[in-house]
Amino acid sequence: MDDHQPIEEIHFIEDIGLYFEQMGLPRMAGRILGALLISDPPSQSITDLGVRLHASKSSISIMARLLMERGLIERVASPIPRRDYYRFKPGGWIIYMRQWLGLMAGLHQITERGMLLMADKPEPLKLRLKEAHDLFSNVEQEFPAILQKIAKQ
Amino acid sequence: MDDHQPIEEIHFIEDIGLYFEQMGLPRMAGRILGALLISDPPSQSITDLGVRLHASKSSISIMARLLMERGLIERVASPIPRRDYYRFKPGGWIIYMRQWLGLMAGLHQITERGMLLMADKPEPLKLRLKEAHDLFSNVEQEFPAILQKIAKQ
DNA sequence: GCAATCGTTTAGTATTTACAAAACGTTAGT
DNA sequence: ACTAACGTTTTGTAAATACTAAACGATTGC
Repeated sequence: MDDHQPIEEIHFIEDIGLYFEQMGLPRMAGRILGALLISDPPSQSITDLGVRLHASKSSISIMARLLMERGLIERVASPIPRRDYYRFKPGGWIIYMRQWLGLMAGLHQITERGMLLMADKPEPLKLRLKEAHDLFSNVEQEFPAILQKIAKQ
Repeated sequence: MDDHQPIEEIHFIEDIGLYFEQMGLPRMAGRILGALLISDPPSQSITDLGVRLHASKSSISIMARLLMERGLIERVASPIPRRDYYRFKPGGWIIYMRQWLGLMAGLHQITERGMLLMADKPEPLKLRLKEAHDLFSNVEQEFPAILQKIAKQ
């Protein structure tokens, strides 16, 4: 049962897991990402990750798919046949942030509908929605460029 | 049991609830926020909200506290004594986004620790962490000003 | 002083969720 | 063809979570 992993690496992996939980994502997904950030061959198979994280293949498989959907990892052509290798995806964090901001920007639509509902009401009552609406319009317009810039910096 | 709420308002409220779920937050919290975005007196008591949302006072109470922690709503001096009134907080969305980006920026620290772990490894292996580290440094430095600007626009 | 009305807190429940174990299909090596 | 090694999918389970109902403390009006 001894797999002589440095304690610091275990902590690093677990901390990213905890971070993921705070962001509303499964801890195991965070652990996988953590492992893929410091793994010595950057590409690791499902089985590799299962061993390293003491987790079942099934949960690794499912969480790896989730990470792919979020754009944080990717499959790579496997050196050994019949094995799927995953690695951290360059630019992954940017993709993830873009998705989140896209969600935010989606509120733009909803607040627009809200403003229609309030059309007949006196002006002060409309203020709340107008504030939200204008903000998300700005987010929608400005952030793509900002992320672009941040990514290249 | 007839409380004659326009169907569009019910939809609006529920849609924000669904949005909250996508963002990893309880649906009821989203419903409360939705209600406070279109309520005719902008300020509503726990009981008011419970009636309007057909929800128990306890969950309203708990979720209202959560929304306050996120900076999205606030308590206001109650016109009627012994009643807590809540309303949408001006600038609330900005505060919420700031919190989220703060969480992101926190990864700056973790990746720094990760880089220490990888100190002895060959350069290509360090690339992943360096990318993340640099990105979050940028986020940490740039975003406060950007949010400031977006808010005032 | 007593009943009524708040909001909070606690206790309880039902749903969801994260995970593991097992079954499965596929491919490669023998 | 048979076995072994993958990853995926399905099924089962334990834990977390969102919610309700009930108990509670505080305050007001009668």
